[in-house]
Amino acid sequence: MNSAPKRAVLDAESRATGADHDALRVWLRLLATTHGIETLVRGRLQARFGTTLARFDYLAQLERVPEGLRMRELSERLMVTGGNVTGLTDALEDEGHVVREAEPDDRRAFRVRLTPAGRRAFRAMASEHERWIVEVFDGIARRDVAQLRELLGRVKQKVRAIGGGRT
Amino acid sequence: MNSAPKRAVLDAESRATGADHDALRVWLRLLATTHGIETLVRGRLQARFGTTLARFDYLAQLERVPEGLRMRELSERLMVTGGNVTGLTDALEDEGHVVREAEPDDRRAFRVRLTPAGRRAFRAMASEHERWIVEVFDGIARRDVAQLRELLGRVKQKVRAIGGGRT
DNA sequence: AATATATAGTTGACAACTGAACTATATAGA
DNA sequence: TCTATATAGTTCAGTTGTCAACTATATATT
Repeated sequence: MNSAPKRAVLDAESRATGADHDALRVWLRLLATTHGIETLVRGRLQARFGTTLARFDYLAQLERVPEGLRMRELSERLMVTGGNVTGLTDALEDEGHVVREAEPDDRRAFRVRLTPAGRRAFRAMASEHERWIVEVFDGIARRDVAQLRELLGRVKQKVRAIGGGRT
Repeated sequence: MNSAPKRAVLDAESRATGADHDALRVWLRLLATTHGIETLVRGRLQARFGTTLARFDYLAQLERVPEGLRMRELSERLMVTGGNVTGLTDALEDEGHVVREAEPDDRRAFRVRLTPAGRRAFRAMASEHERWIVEVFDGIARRDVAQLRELLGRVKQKVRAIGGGRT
């Protein structure tokens, strides 16, 4: 009848039991946090601009580099495989947001560049996107944000050292 | 000739320019860090056990709950959509790791439960998995790990408050 | 030059996800 | 009871992503 304590919704992260190791707990929280932000951003990107997170990230990389980037570089920066970049590039090229240009010195390679339309589209999205992210870290003191960044930096370094087994 | 400074590899995160807002920078680092750990774990899970991260996470949720879970609950805990859970459940059921059992009180629902084989398989993976995660946070002081967890907790809360717009 | 090996990108098969539409069953109200 | 609405799962189409095999071009060795 009454009861229904509701909102006792437990997500993946908050369920770690006391027995779990500390490392496991941070990791789960790290995952949950990242996932939450990604979901938020993905939803808004779709709702406001009808686009996807992957494409937004792709354009964001290109926007910083007027000369364009090679597929390989995009793959590294976006932290995805080459095959994936091929697909995204095809899609964005169809949409008229980027172009593949021949690379004179290396006939195997392309230089991908933002079109004016692509740049316009990206800029429109970027400012809103930044506001969303700022909103997420809003209530948190600058010092704490810096601290968070520093701690994450250490973890990232470690991960790189461990599995960064090149290739 | 010589030069080849090498290793000047820049990833998505380290490329945030000074002009970028603090929030954007933490967010990029958060993303890069999570992505790095995921890649590490996914690779090892595949290499050592021929399984995937998604399936491992799924089993991990079930393992904590001997009575089993409803599809809906799995979907919430895994932070994925129902459609996805249907697919994963089909796959894991085929592999003999889980079973769908009828729910007496509600004929729309199932209770998914780990099979003995599923439990065995999971436990074998879990202990290794935990070692990998512990390794990642290894050089970091307990206090700092706790601090990281606390900071992430705040961010997570905020995200939930913002976009947690239910449903 | 001839051969070996590395690198840039593409392809294809497949896993993981989302979102929306759909089926079936529950539940609340008139 | 009849009807409206909510909830549990499934299905389907489409995007993102991986991995391994493959083509083409570069580069290094002998």
